Amino acid sequence: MRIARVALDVPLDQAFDFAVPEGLDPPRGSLVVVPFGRTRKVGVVLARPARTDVPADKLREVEKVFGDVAPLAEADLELHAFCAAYYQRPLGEVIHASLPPRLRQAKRRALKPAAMPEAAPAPAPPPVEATPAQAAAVAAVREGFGRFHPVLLAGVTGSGKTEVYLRLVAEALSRGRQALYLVPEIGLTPQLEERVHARFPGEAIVAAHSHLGEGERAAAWVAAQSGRARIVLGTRLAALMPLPGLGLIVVDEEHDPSYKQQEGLRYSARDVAVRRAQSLGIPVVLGSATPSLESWANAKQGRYALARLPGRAQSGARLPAVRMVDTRADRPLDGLSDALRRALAACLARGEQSLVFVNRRGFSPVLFCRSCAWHSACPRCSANLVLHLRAGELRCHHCGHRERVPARCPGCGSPDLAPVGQGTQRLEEALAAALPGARIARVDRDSTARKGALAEVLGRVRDEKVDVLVGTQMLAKGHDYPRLTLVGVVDCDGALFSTDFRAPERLFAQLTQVAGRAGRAGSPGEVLLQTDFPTHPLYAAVAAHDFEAFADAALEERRVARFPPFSHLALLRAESKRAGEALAFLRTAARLAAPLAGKVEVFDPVPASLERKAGFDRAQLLVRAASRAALQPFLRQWKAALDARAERRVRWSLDVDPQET
DNA sequence: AGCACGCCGACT
DNA sequence: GTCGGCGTGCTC
Repeated sequence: MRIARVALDVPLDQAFDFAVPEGLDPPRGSLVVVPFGRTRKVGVVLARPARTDVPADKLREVEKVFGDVAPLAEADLELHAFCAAYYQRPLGEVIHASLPPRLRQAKRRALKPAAMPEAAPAPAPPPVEATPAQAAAVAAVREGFGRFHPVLLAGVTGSGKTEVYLRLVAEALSRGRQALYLVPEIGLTPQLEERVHARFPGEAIVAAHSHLGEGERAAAWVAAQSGRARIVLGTRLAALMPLPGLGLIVVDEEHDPSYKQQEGLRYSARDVAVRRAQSLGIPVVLGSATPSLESWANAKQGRYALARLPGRAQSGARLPAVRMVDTRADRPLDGLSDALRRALAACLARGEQSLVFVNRRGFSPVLFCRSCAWHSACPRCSANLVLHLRAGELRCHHCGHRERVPARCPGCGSPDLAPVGQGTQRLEEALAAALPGARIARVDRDSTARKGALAEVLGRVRDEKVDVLVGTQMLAKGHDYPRLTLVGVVDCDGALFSTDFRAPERLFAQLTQVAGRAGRAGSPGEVLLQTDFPTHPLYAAVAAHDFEAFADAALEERRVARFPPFSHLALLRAESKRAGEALAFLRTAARLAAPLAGKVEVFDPVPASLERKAGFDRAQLLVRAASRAALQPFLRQWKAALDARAERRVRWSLDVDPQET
């Protein structure tokens, strides 16, 4: 009997056996179509066992073997198996997640055979001489080619990390290997893509991210798998792409939370990249101005090599002067303190650009009734609806619920409704009033919903058609604004006293990133942080551009509290449509955990920070262990025990190494 | 997860 | 009388 054991994307921890008809002979790794239930599914052949325990009347036949895709390589299957075991997900789901959407479809057109690339000319010479620090960083990685060699590249904003990466990519290519270059978000890649193309003319470079069309995405995957693509530039999903000749991995902005997938297979692309480098025996470079405390601790303990870029690459370019505006004394009006208004006006008068950064969406304007204290709450979430004046709507930022702005209070009928809180729209209006004649551009989720809108605004900034840029998170990341000299941060304090132990780390990273936008091209930059706590040590460290002081203090706190990287966490998340059911499930889960726990600590179940979302009641249960070696076997047994309960009303999932607790 | 089957409430 | 709610069982 000819059998194929096939991994399928079903939430079951098992493979399924199929008979292999005459004329087909798919080896391990092959993509096949099999009948499953009343549908057909794409699966991957894991083995060709000699016999099967499946009774003959249940055994069905492999329908098709895809001839236009080569079988997955052993190294890639090994990576998938690792991810499945580590993140406690079925292997079939991991393999499925690693495939581009088009290749997951049972019924699809054959892929177009790709043209072979022409011989690439030599890389363009680097446009500038490397600084001594850059040269040293390159050398520190280069000596590790040919073995597992993790390097943390800690370089302040503007220190020229990209130049280091590009020189290392050139080194990998010269050794005939592929290079994988990961970036956190797709907003960052157009600029970078141009730069990489300019540096490696004629070289086969593919981008891999979720904004590509299905055809492009499949083509990129095949180019990577066949080895034709020499450089793969992508977001976290690229960490799972097949790369037969991989010789170097770069993880830029390695601290960035978007490397962690927040649903389904909750993997960390950064951690997967390191593990992949380890099993392939190649160097991996983790770069950031504000490394994650995990990576920082690894570097300090000598598990990672540490390379520093302590100063800005352009001679004369200094880090910006950061100062705090004490908002207890200088009360902001419409979000703007007197000091920030004056600095903005002065910047405008000098003909320079400024950026006003709103740190949190949480401070968006909520509609309040001044007569009865009614406020706009989402009917499906434990969150407030946010006023979107231009659309005349109240919207929920968590579930997408929308409704018209009421003319009168739904509670008491009073017409005295007023927005409370600082949104980017209100801030934009306040800026327009404070800076007559200034050209203001707003960047947030609303204004950039349209495809290409962000790039268009950034282009206008670049062409100096904008004086003041106002917006949220997406402005903080790696864009270069050569004429920008002033950055104002409107509300820093929100994250300072959060219940999430990672909040200070994220705040420090965000403020450092946004401060780094100021004064890049030689003109000195200035950063104003509006805060009620001007003497807080976190702000002092931001002002001193002293990541290491911040990190060492934060690590000490983590050590005392036994939080990562001094322990390892997993979170059991549960949600249900019925109130209280998620918590009840977690209490049962905690009981099931008790006999398995051993040295694993099981916390009390608690409601999630957003307790109700899209009509689901949510709760979570944290577990902690001193080591991965202690946590992993516990998680495996715990998950098996939970699976055996066949819970249907409660949706639950394990989040290993959770980002948000 | 899908997708069946199956057994109880309000509608053409 | 049946359309459809979601409880539960299975998928090689």
